[in-house]
Amino acid sequence: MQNILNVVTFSEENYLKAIYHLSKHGTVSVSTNAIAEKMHTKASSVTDMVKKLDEKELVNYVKYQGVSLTEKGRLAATSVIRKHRLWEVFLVNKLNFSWDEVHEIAEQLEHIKSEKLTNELDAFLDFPTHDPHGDPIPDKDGNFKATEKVLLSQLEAHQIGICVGVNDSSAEFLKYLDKQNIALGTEIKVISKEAFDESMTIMVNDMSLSISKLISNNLYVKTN
Amino acid sequence: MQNILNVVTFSEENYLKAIYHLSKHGTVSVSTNAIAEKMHTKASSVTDMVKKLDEKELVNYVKYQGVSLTEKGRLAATSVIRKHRLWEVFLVNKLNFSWDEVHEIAEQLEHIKSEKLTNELDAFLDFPTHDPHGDPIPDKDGNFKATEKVLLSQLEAHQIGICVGVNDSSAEFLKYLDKQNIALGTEIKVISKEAFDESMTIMVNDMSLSISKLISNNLYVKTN
DNA sequence: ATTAAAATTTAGACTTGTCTAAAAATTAAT
DNA sequence: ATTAATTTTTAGACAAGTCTAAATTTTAAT
Repeated sequence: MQNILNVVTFSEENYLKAIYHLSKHGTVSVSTNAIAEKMHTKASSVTDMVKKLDEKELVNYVKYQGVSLTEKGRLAATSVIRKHRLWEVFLVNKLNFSWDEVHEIAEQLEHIKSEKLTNELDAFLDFPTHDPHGDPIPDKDGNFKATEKVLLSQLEAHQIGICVGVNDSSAEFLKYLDKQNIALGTEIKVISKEAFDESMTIMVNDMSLSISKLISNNLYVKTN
Repeated sequence: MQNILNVVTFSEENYLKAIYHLSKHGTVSVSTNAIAEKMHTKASSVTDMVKKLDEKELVNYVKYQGVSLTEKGRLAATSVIRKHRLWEVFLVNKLNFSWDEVHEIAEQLEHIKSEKLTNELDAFLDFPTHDPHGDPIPDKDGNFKATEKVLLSQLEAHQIGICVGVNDSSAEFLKYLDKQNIALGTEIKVISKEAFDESMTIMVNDMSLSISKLISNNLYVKTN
């Protein structure tokens, strides 16, 4: 019944989103297991769903060879991501949410179907280019300009970076950053790197701070 | 799995809402057929769902006798209605939607689960008491002050009323009202009533207008 | 007080999305 | 190049929500 109108279900949208993220913009092929792990489901469920998405021409699926998004699927995926990130901006900028509280709610809001709503929201928020975690917001055609960001862990001693995003956007990590006064736009100077455990000492807001590889690997910075 | 956390599904919420509306605030008992008609489903589907709601203690169901909401069910229903109406206000006041465009989208948004979101939205909108169609917005406990509104059809010749709500909020009816320049707050004076077909002539914005019983029966006014 | 009509429930089926366990295909290792 | 390990798919089952058709109960009418 829904298929007649070519409606994409919540579940289908979630699969498309996962495939998009795993295939780094939907180009390369993704394995069944990778999708299952990302979505916390079983590989057999993925196989079932992927067959359905293939029939709807949202993905190209070859048995045992993995899936990739079609153009139609890529657009459906970026539409969901666009909505997710716009709603996150709304929650933080208009409703006093902090960046660690918005993900779960945006997971629900991203499935609301109304093009007009999405576009009016976009305008209401003044056409933001990035969400509260520094991730870029796709336009209506699913395009966005890639930023030249690198992981903090890739900087060498004495280099300076501006925090522009996070890799891990779990509430735990975000709260840790809040505690250390690290936010988007914060300047971070690498003082030294320890070869032994790959930890590094950084300077943030005139405070010296020692961080593990796990931390530096989840923080994106822009150098210039 | 969902039931362990006592989660109410979209479908269950829609049934609770329908029962609430049919039983005029959830007190009186509602028939299976009435629910089926309201929800455009079959009576057998209603029976199935109503059994489930009874097990979850959201309604009291007696075979062949109809259902009524429990306090828990009434609260779940008014919570959904509260969210529906707050989102309608958001769409009209902040995103430039007109009152005939908001219902379908609010039908989706009303199921978003986050108490904080609802309350922050409420504050962001400056604690509105009525939605764009003049319907009252319940507070967190599901209460709202009843307004002393009457149907326009109940006014007599020479009486004056202020439009405070609509009974039918279909896009067609709302667009008709727009065309006649009738909005919430508009003053309407009854010039004459026709006994034959119960049509009436009214004065709106210094314009005389003849309206059928169907129209006057779907417009609420406040007299004072 | 029966009987006819209407409303309601039951029984069985279907779809969507998921799962487990077994089978098949692919990849890696010797 | 076989064998072993891993990945993927198939087969069959289940829960949620819906439907049709048949059975049951209630209500209304004589």
